[in-house]
Amino acid sequence: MDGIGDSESFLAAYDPRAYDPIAVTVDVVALTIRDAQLQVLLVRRGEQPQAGSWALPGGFVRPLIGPDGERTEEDLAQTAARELAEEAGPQLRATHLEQLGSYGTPGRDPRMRVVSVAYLAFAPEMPEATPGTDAADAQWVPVSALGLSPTGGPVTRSVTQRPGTTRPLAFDHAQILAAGVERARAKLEYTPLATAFVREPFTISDLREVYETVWAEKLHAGNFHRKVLSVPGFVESTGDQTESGGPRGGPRAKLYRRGDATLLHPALLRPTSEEAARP
Amino acid sequence: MDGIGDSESFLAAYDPRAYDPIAVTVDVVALTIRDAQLQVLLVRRGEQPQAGSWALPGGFVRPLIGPDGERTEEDLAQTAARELAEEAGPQLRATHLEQLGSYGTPGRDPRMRVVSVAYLAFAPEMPEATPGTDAADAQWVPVSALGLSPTGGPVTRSVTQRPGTTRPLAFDHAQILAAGVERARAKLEYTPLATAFVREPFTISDLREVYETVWAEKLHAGNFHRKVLSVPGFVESTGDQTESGGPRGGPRAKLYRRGDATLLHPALLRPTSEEAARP
DNA sequence: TTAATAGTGTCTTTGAGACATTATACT
DNA sequence: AGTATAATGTCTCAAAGACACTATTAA
Repeated sequence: MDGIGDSESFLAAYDPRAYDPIAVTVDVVALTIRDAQLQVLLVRRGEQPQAGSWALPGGFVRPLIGPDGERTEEDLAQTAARELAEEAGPQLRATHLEQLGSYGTPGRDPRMRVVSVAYLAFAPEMPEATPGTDAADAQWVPVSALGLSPTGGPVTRSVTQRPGTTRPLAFDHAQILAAGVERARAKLEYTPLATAFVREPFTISDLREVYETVWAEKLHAGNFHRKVLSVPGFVESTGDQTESGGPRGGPRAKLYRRGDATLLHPALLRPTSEEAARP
Repeated sequence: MDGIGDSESFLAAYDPRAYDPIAVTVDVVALTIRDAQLQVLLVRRGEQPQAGSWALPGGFVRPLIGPDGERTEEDLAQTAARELAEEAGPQLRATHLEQLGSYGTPGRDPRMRVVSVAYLAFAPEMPEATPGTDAADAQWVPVSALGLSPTGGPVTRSVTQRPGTTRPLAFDHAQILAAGVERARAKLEYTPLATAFVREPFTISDLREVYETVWAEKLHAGNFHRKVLSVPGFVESTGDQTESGGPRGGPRAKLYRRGDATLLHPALLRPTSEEAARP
């Protein structure tokens, strides 16, 4: 239950400040597709512990002190959105934000008990994070460069930050990132969220590139095309087409915007999803 | 990111006890099937606020003080398992426990900022919660009796606790419960978790009753039977069969145990899952 | 002219679902 | 006997995937 326990004595004895406090943070796994790669927004830690390591953007949940000194409190999702805007620059407008999970294993932060509520954000392709702002230390990094183990367990490889300088992700952020990537892969199957990675209007090929990049699988262009158009409400034609053909030739493509479906029926299943089902 | 922010000044200024503390609780949505109904374990709140209301079992996350006075800390999932054992009695052995989500909207608890990490548990049919123990105030309640709105929003109907006494769920627990039920329904489609609601060995009909109860849909017995056996690793034959036929006749059924699959391929989709896809 | 791409057509196989059928066991 | 259930068989339709093909555009 929330709040107080079952016994009156506990209520009487309970003083929130008498216990070791538990800190609550919000961390964000922000994914985008840049250079035909799935990339995640990371920030450089300037402070101990793990100074110099890359970490997920995020921060403590605490009351905000306004200019008038008045205090307001944010929803957890609002906190996630604000952290993202602060650390990636205001030009990042995530098209999707959902809760990923919470991480509270004792010892995951060496200073105190910290429970992190992780959020997952999808954004269309972004220009480089702008140095000179709050986001000076933020950078998009290809997920493949992080060498995640499938389980998100201990990371053996690491980020190449500058020539000769590599470090693994701070805390248990590799595990959180792995969970975010897997969630993204699964959600492309059953939801129209692939459209959150592209700007409108988009072509069916744009959408296929999203699937191929996130799933790390080549898809059959013809079958994919017919499949997307056959799912009710996935995409909606604008009536227009691209100004020109592709960079290496080909006809001009029809343009689409997001449809009104919230789930894909039938779903677009991953080609290899079968192998993962058995031990 | 976890822990301290980007600026040195913040580190210097930060004293965890200087801020209004945030409490972290763990709440459990424990589901089972009793009397051919989906039921949830609820406890009666003895204290204010919301004294007398039904609530999800749960409690604060805080260090445990052992008999020697030494302190140990639990993982969030361990906390959930312990709360469940304390409030439902030790004979409840949940066969599945997973994190459901976290709820931290300001004001959801009138006393202070509380972030609740909700867990979802599945258990096979249990005897009535044992009065006279810690679980004296715990009770299995049919989910259908709680009149959940589809979104988990404000509840209009309420629990009939004793003749003439009805109350809605405390705090935002109706919303958490609704999320748990929807998660359970979805998970039956893609995972073998229906087996977590039955004891081994079980018959295909036992499994079908689980699906019919959780989904609140009648399924075609013949097609269901063939389908379950066609999914690799869903169930595994024991070679035995039931001692006798059903209560109203029929042949004796073959017995099965859980298979080794972690995902169902192909999935067992809900008959009506299509309608929910469009607004 | 060559190559690459958008979009469509066709065929095969798999699976879902409706329905029928047989055998078994309870009343 | 009559009825309910377990388990299997058959048929139809939808959908996935492999492959072919045409039309269009860039280099």
